[in-house]
Amino acid sequence: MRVLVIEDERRLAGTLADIIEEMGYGSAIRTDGIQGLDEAMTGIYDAIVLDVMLPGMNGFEILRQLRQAKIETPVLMLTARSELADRVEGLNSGADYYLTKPFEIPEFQACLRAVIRRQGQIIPEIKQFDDLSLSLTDGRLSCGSRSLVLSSKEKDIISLLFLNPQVPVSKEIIITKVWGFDSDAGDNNVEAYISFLRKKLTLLGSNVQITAQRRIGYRLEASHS
Amino acid sequence: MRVLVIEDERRLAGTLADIIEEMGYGSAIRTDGIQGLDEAMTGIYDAIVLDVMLPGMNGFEILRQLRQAKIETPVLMLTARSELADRVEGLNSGADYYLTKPFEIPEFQACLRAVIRRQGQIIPEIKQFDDLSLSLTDGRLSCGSRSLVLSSKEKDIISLLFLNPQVPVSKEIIITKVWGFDSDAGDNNVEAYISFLRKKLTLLGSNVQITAQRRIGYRLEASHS
DNA sequence: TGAAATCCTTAAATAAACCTTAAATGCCCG
DNA sequence: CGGGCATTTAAGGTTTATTTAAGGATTTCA
Repeated sequence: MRVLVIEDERRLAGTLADIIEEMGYGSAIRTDGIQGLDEAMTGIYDAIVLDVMLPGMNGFEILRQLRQAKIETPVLMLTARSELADRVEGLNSGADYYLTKPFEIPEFQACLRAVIRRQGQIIPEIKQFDDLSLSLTDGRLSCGSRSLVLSSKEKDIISLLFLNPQVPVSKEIIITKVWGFDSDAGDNNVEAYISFLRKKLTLLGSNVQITAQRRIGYRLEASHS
Repeated sequence: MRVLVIEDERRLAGTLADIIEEMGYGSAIRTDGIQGLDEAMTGIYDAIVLDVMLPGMNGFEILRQLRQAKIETPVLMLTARSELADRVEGLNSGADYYLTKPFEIPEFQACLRAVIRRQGQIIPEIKQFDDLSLSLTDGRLSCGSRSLVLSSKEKDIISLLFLNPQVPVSKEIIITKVWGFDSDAGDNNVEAYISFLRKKLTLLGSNVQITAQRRIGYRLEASHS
């Protein structure tokens, strides 16, 4: 899943790329209209974030040429101007969403998701903490280039810890959330899984470890910076 | 092309219906949440214009239930509130566009067009992954010069896997999408077909294999490289 | 300091999910 | 009707996840 950002303000472009990668997609940046169009024409992207005001060629023109070349990659347009005419022109020339600057990060994320979702593709949901990332859709735990697949219970448990990494989660909560309200799982079940998870964390060589707080619960901790 | 308007302010609903008909589409109106959901559930519409504040059931809830029932009709949400949290919630619960009242008619038209445009789009007839390609029209699976014909169920299943090559697809989803919502097909049916497909993949000598992720689902994987 | 409580780890046993194959059933078409 | 194909059902085998159990390590606190 790759997203192309065409935006000449480098700081904003970088921020957007970061957000995109955080969401679990790949990203590429072009800061110039002509180059942006070239890159977009490859058709290898799953979405394009496109600024209207650009050096070389403006966003509307890029969009028109793309659509004319039958490249149907979904496009999320950005603009500083909030004029009605702009919004209408953007949408009518083939954009999928129109977002006015300044916008908040969650809104950008939501729009991008909406635009990508229409492709029929499932959006991988990814949680991060320090050098670890967990993909909830396939239960894959990664650290740097290494990664491995968790069993379903392992995934359920560690995703509880990811939820609020600084706050310890009690065994009782883990049992009710993972095994269910009226299961007959005991504390030792949790302990066993925590042990499995710790083994996998060291296998990945991660900075993160699971620490126990007696009588309180477990939490994630990034070993001293 | 038929558009459903779910909006309790009758004057606005009427205006919207007029605009929609002017654009050359058919329209229907529901002014109540429950009835709106009922009507939307028929799945016969090509787009839905959905107000957030409704008697009976609010727009977010309607949207969630629709998506849960696998009704993928594009939805354009309307709201008087312009709160960020609302917009984000709307988009993340499956809306395709979010428009804040009051809006101008041309903008509404442009949004509706953008939302509908995707719908009529031709789904690519040929899907590819690594050295494999699948032709949906004749159900032919090819790898290099070799190729063979799949049965209709085999084709349905593998095309689901092609859609999201990186993400595992659960048996539950496979059953509802291939056998239908209320079929009595069981997990073993899926397993049997996966087995058939695997046999054909090795017959083709493909690089691609179908891997199972316990309790999660199946996905395509290009073996090494 | 020492006993109790809590936590950790590992191996083995059990249960669940998945795989494969063969045979049974249904369906279309000559 | 009967052959050929797609689909479903059934059964047993394989693999993997999960649970259980037992003993060791650590902390708490009297």
